[in-house]
Amino acid sequence: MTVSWHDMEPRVRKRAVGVEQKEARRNHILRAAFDLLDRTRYEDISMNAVAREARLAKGTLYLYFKTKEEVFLALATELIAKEFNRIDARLLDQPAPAEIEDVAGILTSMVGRADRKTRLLAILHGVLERNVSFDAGLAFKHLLRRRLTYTGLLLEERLPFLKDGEGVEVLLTLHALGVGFMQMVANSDVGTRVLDTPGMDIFRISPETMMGSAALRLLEGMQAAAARTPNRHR
Amino acid sequence: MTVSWHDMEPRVRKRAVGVEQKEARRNHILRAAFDLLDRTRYEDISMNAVAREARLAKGTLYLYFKTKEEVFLALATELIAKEFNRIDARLLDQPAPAEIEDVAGILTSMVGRADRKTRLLAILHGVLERNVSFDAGLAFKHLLRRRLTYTGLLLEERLPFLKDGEGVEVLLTLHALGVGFMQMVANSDVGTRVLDTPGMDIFRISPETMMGSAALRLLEGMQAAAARTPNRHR
Amino acid sequence: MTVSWHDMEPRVRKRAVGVEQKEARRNHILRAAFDLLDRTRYEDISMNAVAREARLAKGTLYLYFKTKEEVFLALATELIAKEFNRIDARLLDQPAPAEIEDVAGILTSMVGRADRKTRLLAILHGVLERNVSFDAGLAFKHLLRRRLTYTGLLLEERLPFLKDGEGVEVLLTLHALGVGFMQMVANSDVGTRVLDTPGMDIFRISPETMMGSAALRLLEGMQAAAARTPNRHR
Amino acid sequence: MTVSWHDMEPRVRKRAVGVEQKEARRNHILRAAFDLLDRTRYEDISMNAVAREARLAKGTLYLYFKTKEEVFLALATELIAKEFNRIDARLLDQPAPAEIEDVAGILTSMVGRADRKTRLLAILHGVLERNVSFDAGLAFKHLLRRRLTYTGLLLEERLPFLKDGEGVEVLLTLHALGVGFMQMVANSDVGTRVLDTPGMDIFRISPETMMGSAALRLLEGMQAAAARTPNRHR
DNA sequence: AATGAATGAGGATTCATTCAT
DNA sequence: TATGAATGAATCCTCATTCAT
Repeated sequence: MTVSWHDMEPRVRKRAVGVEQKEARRNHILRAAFDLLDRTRYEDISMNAVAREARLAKGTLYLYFKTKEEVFLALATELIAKEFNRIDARLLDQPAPAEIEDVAGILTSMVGRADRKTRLLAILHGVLERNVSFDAGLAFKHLLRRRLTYTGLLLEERLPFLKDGEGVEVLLTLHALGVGFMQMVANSDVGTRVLDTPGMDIFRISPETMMGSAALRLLEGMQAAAARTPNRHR
Repeated sequence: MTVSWHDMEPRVRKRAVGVEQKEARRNHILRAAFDLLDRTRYEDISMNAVAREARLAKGTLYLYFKTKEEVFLALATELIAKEFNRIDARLLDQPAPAEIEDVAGILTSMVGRADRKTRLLAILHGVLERNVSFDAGLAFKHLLRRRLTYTGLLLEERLPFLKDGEGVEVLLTLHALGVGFMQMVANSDVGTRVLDTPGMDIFRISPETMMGSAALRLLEGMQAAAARTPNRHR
Repeated sequence: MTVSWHDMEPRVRKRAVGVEQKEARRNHILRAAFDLLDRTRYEDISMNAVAREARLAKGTLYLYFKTKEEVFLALATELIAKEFNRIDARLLDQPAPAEIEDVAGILTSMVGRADRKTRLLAILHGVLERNVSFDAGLAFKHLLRRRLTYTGLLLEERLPFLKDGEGVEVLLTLHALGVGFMQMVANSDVGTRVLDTPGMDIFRISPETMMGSAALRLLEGMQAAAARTPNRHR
Repeated sequence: MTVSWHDMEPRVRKRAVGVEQKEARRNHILRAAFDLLDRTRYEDISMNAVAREARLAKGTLYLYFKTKEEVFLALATELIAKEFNRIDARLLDQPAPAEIEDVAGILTSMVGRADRKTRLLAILHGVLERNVSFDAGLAFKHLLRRRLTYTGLLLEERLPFLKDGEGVEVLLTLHALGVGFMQMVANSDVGTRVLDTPGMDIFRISPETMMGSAALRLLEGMQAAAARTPNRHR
């Protein structure tokens, strides 16, 4: 019988006293959930597994989160905030007007990676919306709206050919694109074996590449459309 | 104990005898699963529920499908085939350089609807790939590849600015887009109530509209790109 | 809807905390399984029934045992260990050489009882060997081998006419005999009623009596055989 | 996809008219069950499997047997009758005081084989006694009693040292022995792998050999006992 | 007599959540 | 605060038996 390094790890047993330590423990749990998402699909992640990963007792999780879904909603909240911070910073670095390719590159980096982050976003809508309190759901959507609106405006500043509201539209569209590509990536045993079959290359898509080119084309298309019917409000 | 109207309904007791009637019953089951998809999210659909919806006994389902997953794989297969038929027919109706708007409209109709059909496609990759036999998975992907390739070529004929392989790429991209938008549509109680909150209009997206405009812009972008670097093979 | 006395009983709600109490609870479960074996045949014992008998929730059983089979494997392990302890002690009490009748009596008490213990042994081989991990199966057989070998040697010391290895052979043979007799004992309603029919006395065997006489005759036979061809190694 | 020879076989579709043909079909079913017993353990044999093996519809089985258990009870009845016929014939061939070794050999051949026949006998008592009508159970036990009594007397004639009733006792004991040894033979995957582990040779018993020697020793023991306290009734 | 589609009770097992310690 | 034992509803699936054809 082998002993994995997990068994060697000391339990987190210290009590979290004070706001600061409790915040740290909360983040510790989120980090554990995040790491699991790397290796496991959402439906296969049990609270037991999260607890084990976090080296905490199952019950402890429920001291920090009301339900399993709220764990992942909180995780999504954090990730999205960070992501927007990153994108906003990079957009602010750009001149106005900016090169369309540069903006496309920045946006693509947002959801263009086939990683756990995108995996989480992919399941957010739909899966997360159950067993989540109205307040938690509302708070999340509010955050999302605020950030989307702000970044959308930033976008419209850097790409003047965008009409009012098209900044947000671009963001939503690229988000949808990222989520959609994620779903198409094989995760299962059978799926992988099928993709290894000759002729199936068509499905061995690189989400990054396709996202990148699609984002660029989309922006170019909007630019071309704008050239034909310019925004009257500007 | 309350008695729902379900308990009042007479069971389907007629026996499916002969290939034809068995085919019909099989379709009846698929239809039930399809209808449930309208009101329920995939993970929440139990075989029990499908049976109830179909007014059949649980065991009967297993006479027609080996596992729960194969039910939905079969459903997806049917829907996809029909969808491609529809699109192919409409594309064939188009002249050989066709109007970009017309093509965009046709393609949008494919995955642009926020209905159960798209919902199913959205979960196909990932969820369906487990508990499905290798053969069933392979057969499904083969069908998909065949249809994608063919329709992709059709597309390249109608839109000559598309380079080799870009037809399929467009289809995959729009599929991803449709799937992504679907995920963003609220399904749950909480989700709906949140969206009814003031200020949340931003999320009350109409997938159809957004898909339509995104598809058009995407194609226009590709056209513009092609104008700059024409396909050498043509 | 009727309410059985079961529903009246208070659930076991106390928590088993600490190694000692958990060991106790584990034994409590085994005891419940053991008791059920008295009234029910193995295949008819569901985990549900074990849980009810133990006044525990179904899920609790799975905290202590991975599968249904491991419950009964554990039970068998315990019983066999105890049984061998008892026999070994009594054999050690005997002089060497011992009276053949005394040894037969000791051995008969091992598997000669038509009780649940023997019933369990009767199903061990075959039924238990599925859904049991390789390690668990191996561990069990190792235990059995160790005890058999030791007790076999003890036997050869007490009965010097036994040749090398015949001690174990005697044990295996008597085990088989006990198991076989168990099978012949009626358990069911119909079986019992049939045996109550006139003329069926022949089948109203007393396993204890038959085992006792068979064991004695077997040993006597071996003694007689040894008298003809003595063990060269001694 | 490969096609096994089974698929090639023509279905048995002819209607069985008349007593004779119905008897033949009944035997056909029993034969199928018997063959399955060779490859599968009793609990894993479904009526579906029997029907498939017999190339009949499931429902047809129920025209000939009321329950699954009655199928195997009937099978046991046939096999036991044949077995007794064989033994009786061989015993009648023996001179009136016969050699003890010869008789032991004859009896051992009865249940000493690790084949499906013994496998069936091993499960008879206990498994078969449920879901069997009182009449069927009674009929079976009557048959058994009649044959046992007769063969027991035959035995007492050939081995004059046997006291009244000991013939039947010997038969029952050897039956128990055979059944018990059968149980000890590994059937499962895990069981087989465990037995292939070093040191487990002890369990790799050959039922035939052990039965043979045990039967002989038993009879010798009875002879020795008889020499000490002769049967007063003879 | 034969068929095989339909039934539905019943099985083992999982897991989010609760709560006594 | 933290723990993890206990819960029990829910899941997918099997299979002996029935019965319309």
